[in-house]
Amino acid sequence: MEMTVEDLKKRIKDAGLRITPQRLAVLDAVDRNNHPAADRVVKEIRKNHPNVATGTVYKILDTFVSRGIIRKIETRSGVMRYDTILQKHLHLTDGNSDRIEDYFDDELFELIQKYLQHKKIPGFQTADIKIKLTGKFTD
Amino acid sequence: MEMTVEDLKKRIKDAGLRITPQRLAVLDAVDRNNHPAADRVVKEIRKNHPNVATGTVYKILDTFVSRGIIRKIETRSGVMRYDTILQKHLHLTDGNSDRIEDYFDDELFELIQKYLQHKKIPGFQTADIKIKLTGKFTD
DNA sequence: ATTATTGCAAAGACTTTGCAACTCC
DNA sequence: GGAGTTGCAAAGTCTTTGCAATAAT
Repeated sequence: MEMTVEDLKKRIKDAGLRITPQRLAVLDAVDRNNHPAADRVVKEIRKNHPNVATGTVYKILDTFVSRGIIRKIETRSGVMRYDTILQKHLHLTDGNSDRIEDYFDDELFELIQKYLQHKKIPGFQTADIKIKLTGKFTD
Repeated sequence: MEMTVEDLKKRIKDAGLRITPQRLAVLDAVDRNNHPAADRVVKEIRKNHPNVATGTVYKILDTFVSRGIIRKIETRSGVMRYDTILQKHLHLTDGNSDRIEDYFDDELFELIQKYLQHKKIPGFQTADIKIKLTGKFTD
């Protein structure tokens, strides 16, 4: 996180996309904020680019998701949240708030992966494991 | 699954709710259909109860979720799907369709539970583990 | 120059709300 | 009888769309 402008540009260019101020701003906003909703991204961006259209932000977020630069997070309310993709990680959520935190634990993913390799699921080929823990933040 | 009318009634009554034809129909529809969206539930119900209001179905689904009779499933599109709660299970989803299947595997949940008991997550107290596998259905 | 991207404003999909009328216990 | 539920229709929230104007390579 805290990517430099160069990092941001590289990430966008590597995905085969044109670099625009709007795209840089969106990627930066998703990176700097903790799992923001589209709404939040719009607000952040407007601080420096007052006339960015809402529709544009949605389009950019969609583009980024389909190119694999960022990830969509499904929520209980149905409002989408976004996440820059770094490494495999799981999400911690609190039923009483909309807080989402990342938790990194390669060992856990490996454990599950190994288990699934052993005990195959009939009629299904696993591509990705998504884990969400719900509970309480104690801090 | 395939609950009898008596089962349905019991489930609703045990949750401290009044038994109404609408509630019976909603619970039955969620039970009989494979992870239906609200929309689907409405259509199913209207076959026998033509004048059930959409709003009523949403209210009932909400009530059931908050009483723990059914569970809300978050999806990529943001459209909520519903599930009668039986035992711990995980969901299999295919990125190319909106199909959702249950997969039961107590061993897997125990494995993860044990792992998390061992390696506690700082600042977080886990209450529930949600696992979703994305991939391809091969049947 | 060419093609992708943006801004805008309107429409769309899904869900929630308020309240009078009605039902279940 | 009285609190809990329903139907209805309107409003709300979040997201998508179409297209002319604009900007990136």
